[in-house]
Amino acid sequence: MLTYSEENYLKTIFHLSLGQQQGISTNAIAAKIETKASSVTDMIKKLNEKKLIKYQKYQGVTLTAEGLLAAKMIVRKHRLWEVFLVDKLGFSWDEVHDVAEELEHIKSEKLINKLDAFLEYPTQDPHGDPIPNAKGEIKQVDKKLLSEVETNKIVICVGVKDSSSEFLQYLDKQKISLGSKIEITDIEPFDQSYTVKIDNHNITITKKIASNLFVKEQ
Amino acid sequence: MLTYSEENYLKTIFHLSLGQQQGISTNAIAAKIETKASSVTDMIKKLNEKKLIKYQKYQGVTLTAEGLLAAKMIVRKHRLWEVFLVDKLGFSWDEVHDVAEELEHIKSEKLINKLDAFLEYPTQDPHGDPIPNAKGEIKQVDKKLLSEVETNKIVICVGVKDSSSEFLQYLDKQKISLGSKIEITDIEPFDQSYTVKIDNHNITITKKIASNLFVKEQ
DNA sequence: ATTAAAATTTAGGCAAAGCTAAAAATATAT
DNA sequence: ATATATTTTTAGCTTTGCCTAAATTTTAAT
Ligand SMILES: [Mn+2]
Ligand SMILES: [Mn+2]
Ligand SMILES: [Mn+2]
Ligand SMILES: [Mn+2]
Repeated sequence: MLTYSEENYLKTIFHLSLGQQQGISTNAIAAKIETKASSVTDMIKKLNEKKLIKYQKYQGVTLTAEGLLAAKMIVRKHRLWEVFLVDKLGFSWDEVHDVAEELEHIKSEKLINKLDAFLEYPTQDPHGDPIPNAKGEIKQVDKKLLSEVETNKIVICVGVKDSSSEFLQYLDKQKISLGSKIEITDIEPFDQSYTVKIDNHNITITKKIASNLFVKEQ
Repeated sequence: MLTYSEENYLKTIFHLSLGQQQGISTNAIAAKIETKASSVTDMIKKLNEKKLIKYQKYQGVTLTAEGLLAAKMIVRKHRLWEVFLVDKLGFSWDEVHDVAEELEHIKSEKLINKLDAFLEYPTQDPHGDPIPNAKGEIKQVDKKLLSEVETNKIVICVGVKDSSSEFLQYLDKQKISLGSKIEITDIEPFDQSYTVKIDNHNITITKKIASNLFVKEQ
């Protein structure tokens, strides 16, 4: 049985491992989890002992098959709870993360599978992130950043890279949501600002915004 | 902010205090929480320090107003989650307690109030226990034990005193549920066994069963 | 009123998970 | 290649919540 803290470490290593070849560094984990490197070393030893990660002193860590599955199950729970909070309880997408951080640690496979059914097996969470199924399989949809899309091409917003409430609230204010139709009409060479058409209104956004919106081509 | 453990102690003291004048003893708490008396003494000191309970060495403890409200909020969460599990996720009434023991510690007032609304403000949990409202008010319905009812009086089952899964599964087997119409047709003097009519079938139950069913007179 | 039993508290310790400060290993720059 | 900087680990300490064993207080029995 994993502790609350062990689960958070596994989840963090999982997130840091996405699109990453090498092992994850002690400092990277410490930064993400907002703790000290020495605390990370302690926990790393414990997870290694439990064969959830592979660890060689000074070489960083990688998840074992068992650790990977455990991490995916936590992510699955986190994202399913986020869907529940938004779809059933009427939370907005910028309010759900912190509560889901707690709910993801509730230990009941039956609960999470019944919740999954109740929500009708969603494949994405409110931020467009994929929800692993009960076996841990993740259906990857191909998406790219808006900043990588050429001008005058109509794309659909399907996710956010940064899901901080600050960014999400900015998107609300600009009436950008998952499903919005987006077209870059112009990029200003001087400051790299983007003029974009969102559904039916035109606005200007910075490159930073464009680099945090996932879109798919139709 | 209360810890998981502090919350469990407050809840336990609350349950033990129902229909009780004196302070709650260290041993009573230890038994309920399945821990050692010395551990209880430790925690009691901490809760006393935080002014959640009143404590005099060797004299037992009582909840302060603040402690009482905190305890009621935990009970509220526990019971609302039980309703959710049964009504929305399709759990049976004997499966929900352990999961609710975890869910009751999720810290979000917004969550619990939205859940309350989603469930349409239930006043009883799946075991017939009252659910405190957001202010901590508990609507007491008057009920008595089946063992205290006279023969040939038709009553309605409204709750269970013992809500262990063993007892609940026994009730399922006997087709006794909340809302069942019950009439004691006879009590055997020799072994105090009860012949009862449940809705439309007649069965025999022991006095122990009759002493664990709450009923209301119509 | 003593004495025995039961309940409660104290003393001392342990494991988990964190911390700071110092030592050791690795990476980088000259 | 060597010196410096950065990263990582180790050592030792803290808090929380639990434990056992011993001491103390209260209660019950003679
Ligand atoms: Mn989240
Ligand atoms: Mn999310
Ligand atoms: Mn319960
Ligand atoms: Mn209940």
